Amino acid sequence: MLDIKYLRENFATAEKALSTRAGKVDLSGFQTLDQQRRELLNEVELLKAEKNKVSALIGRTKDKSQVLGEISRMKDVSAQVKLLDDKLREVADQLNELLMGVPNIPHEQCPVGASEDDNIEIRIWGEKPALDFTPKAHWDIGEDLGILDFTRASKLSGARFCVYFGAGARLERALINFMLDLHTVEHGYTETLPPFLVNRASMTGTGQLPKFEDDLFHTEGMDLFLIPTAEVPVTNIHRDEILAEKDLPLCYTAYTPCFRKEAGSHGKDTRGLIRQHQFNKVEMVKFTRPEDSDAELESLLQNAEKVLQLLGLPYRVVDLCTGDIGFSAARTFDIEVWLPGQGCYREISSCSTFRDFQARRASIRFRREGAKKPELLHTLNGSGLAVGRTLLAILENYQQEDGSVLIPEVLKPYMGGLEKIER
RNA sequence: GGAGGAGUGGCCGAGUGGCUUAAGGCGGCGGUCUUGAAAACCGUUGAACGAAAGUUCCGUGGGUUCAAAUCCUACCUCCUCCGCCA
Repeated sequence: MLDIKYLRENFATAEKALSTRAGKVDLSGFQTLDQQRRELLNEVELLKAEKNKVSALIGRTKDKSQVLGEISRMKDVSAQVKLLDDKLREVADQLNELLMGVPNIPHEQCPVGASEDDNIEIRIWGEKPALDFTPKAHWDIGEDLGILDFTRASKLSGARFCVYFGAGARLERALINFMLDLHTVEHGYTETLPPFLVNRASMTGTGQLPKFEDDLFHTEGMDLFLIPTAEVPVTNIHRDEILAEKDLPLCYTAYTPCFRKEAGSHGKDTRGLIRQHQFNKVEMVKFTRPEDSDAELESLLQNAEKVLQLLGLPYRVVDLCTGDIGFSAARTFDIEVWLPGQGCYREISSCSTFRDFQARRASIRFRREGAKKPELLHTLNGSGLAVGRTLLAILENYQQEDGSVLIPEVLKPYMGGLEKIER
């Protein structure tokens, strides 16, 4: 959510900044609603002050017969207060609904652009493997090795699911453990294991609701949602809290499965592990002081890149333009891994700063040393990494001509010393 | 699923209709004293909105009343017991 005061005082600037995003942002009605709300608030507060004062007087008067006139007058005032309160709530709800649907203002350094075509490639890492044979796509590699089974998964659940077998299943598990160990031991994150089902307030806090309910799996009878990313439960850990400055930055990592309806992507990436309804991800989440968030985004990105470097997977980093960043993000770097089987780079991590956008929605604050007033902190998160996509990247990058797949050095201890996966 | 009980400030805890402007304690902060510290004593110590006056917040939402932490109601959470169960 944007700061209502900022919006009030910098309406044109905000509107202009938001117009660089993809999709129309409708701010019409804000100024009217905001003014209505403030007028009603002022009016109703004056009445309440009157009511409180006279009621106290009535309370102090032993002989109520002396204040019968006041009592009946307060009856009217009370009715009036109720009426205005209802009206106020209606206006405030409308205003809130409008604000909840407004995306974050892009970071000043976020490149301006209309679509993903305007994203900026900022660095490339690693050598693409020189394969002297025609590389296979991971779904063929996986099925030929008997470690991935999309056919049986569709029997179990439908399209966009996968059953892993043997070394495939173990490789997924190995990746999760490797990533968690790296982030906790080397990068100083605290491991968390949050719920995979969350309530509406949590989904609203990080920005999935109210706008993107169609993308979420919802449970029947309980009003709970399956998490689309660990960002949701982990960020909401500190919802409605005031943290101490000395505890910042607070860095968490979490492994969770993620569940997405992929409502708008029919026909896209229908084969393989790229776009599944359920996938595993190791996520990193940070809570920082406002002045630290830019630097923390850099280190978050580096932490994610480190995973690919250690796995020896070539990648590039892309600075997303204003037309491509997500609803809650102010700035996002995507890491795209090279996939020889597809001959292209594909997103494997997304590292974003939300500044105070999520913190305001979720009311996550901190108090500076010696300060009286708490202030909003900044939240950031990034994949570290999407596990399924990492697995498929390994299959495609480490494939051999005979159909086997070598295990990256750092994973061998996690694979019981296994050197390669073969039929 | 059934039967009870409970939700009050950072924490503990009093308060069952009207100076509650939420007692008291702990913790925190400041001070006195001290070579320094401890102890003792004194003071101070929640959040949101507002330029201010002021308003709101005692799990959450409704309701009763001139007046609600307090009464009614629905819901949520936690605890105890029973049943079921990984």
